[in-house]
Amino acid sequence: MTAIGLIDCNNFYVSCERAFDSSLIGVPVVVASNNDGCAIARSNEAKALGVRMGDPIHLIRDRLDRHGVVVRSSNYTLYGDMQRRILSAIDDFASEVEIYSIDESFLDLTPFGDRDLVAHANGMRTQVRRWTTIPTCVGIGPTKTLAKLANAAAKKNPIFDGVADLRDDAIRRFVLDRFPVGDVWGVGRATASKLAGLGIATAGQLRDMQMRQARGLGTVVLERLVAELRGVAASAVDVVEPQRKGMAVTRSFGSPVGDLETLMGAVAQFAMRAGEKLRSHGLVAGQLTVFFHTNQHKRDRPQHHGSRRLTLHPMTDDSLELLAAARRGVEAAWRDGFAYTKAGVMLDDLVAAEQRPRTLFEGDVERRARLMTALDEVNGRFGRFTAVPGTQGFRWGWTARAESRSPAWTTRLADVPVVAAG
DNA sequence: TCTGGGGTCCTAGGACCC
DNA sequence: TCTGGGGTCCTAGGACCC
Repeated sequence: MTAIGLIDCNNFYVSCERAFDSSLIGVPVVVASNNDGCAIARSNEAKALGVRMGDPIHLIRDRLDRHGVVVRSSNYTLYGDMQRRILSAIDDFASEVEIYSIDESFLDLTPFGDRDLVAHANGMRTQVRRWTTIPTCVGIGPTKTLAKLANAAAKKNPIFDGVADLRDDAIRRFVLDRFPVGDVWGVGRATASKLAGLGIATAGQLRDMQMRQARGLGTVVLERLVAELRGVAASAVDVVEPQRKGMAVTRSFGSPVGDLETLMGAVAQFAMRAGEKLRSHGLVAGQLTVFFHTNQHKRDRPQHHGSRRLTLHPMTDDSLELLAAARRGVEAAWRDGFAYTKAGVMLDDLVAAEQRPRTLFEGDVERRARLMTALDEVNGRFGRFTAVPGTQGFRWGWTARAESRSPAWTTRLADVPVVAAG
């Protein structure tokens, strides 16, 4: 019998912050998104105070202050490095690992299926905790959807003590009949409200829905979901990283930008970063989209959404080409007299660099590739944007807010914690 | 006057995820 | 003053082809 596990870190970003700062343990903690905009991770204490996922920090500021909630800016370098450590701790406990997100992985546990999988999962949790201090929960089921659901149950219901195994029919029925349909993986707000119209409120009721009706209501996606709830796999644990289709570098500004020069500086930086990302994945792009827009939350203000899509021919991973295209796009879409609050550069039509179609008049590709390699090396060693092209500009006229970012505890030598000797 | 029956490709937009 | 930054998949509809 197929056994799929899902290991998920509890309050991952908060747990990472706590790993290196014990003053955060036992107190309510919130980690804010880029720009310190929204709450994207909350400790259990913060959840108990009613802080919800995605709450705008500025709207709940009073409540946070009143209860002494500590707010940390997000520190993705730290979280990425912690993920790497967690994955190595998991390694011995699964035959296949599919990294689903920064804090979750699907595991193929089928080869261990004749053992007590709950004990096996607990062994894994102990190893992760010992190596990284990060607490986790594990869900087990015959399909990914059920493993996800088991994980949520393990988190929510103390009866499971951190590990829920839904391979047993009776336990599965018990859990599904009490599980809100809106919390099922793949059921969002829109689908949940349509289901409510049919009187479907629990995962158990969704499982029992007619397949045809499911398809009519929510396309093949919902139909597959119903199958998975019945224990019929629609998706397997997949180790190979899928070929990426697009990538984006976008940011909100700390304060609105109204002049072309400042916006250009920001977009130039995004284009350079996008080039770095492309090269680090060994890809080239065939299309670049640049956009910038005003604050869409302020309906009473003048609104403008500027965007241009440019074809990159030949396909490229050259930051200077991306930069030039992005600048052309901004110039074409620019309109004076607006307060822009967000901009970005997106790349599409991604292809592995070695499969890049060659064109007749490419210029000195080799030389430019060496330049890009040198650029990546300098910036990798001395910090991002140490070396930049003159056209990117030397001063940034924009900043993002990050008022309380933790140090790069594990990835920057100067920030490594020191244990005082005698 | 009559106004088929297939295809493909592309884009925009919706819905969902973490 | 102040509302993240990434991604994926699916469908409908238009343009175009024979």
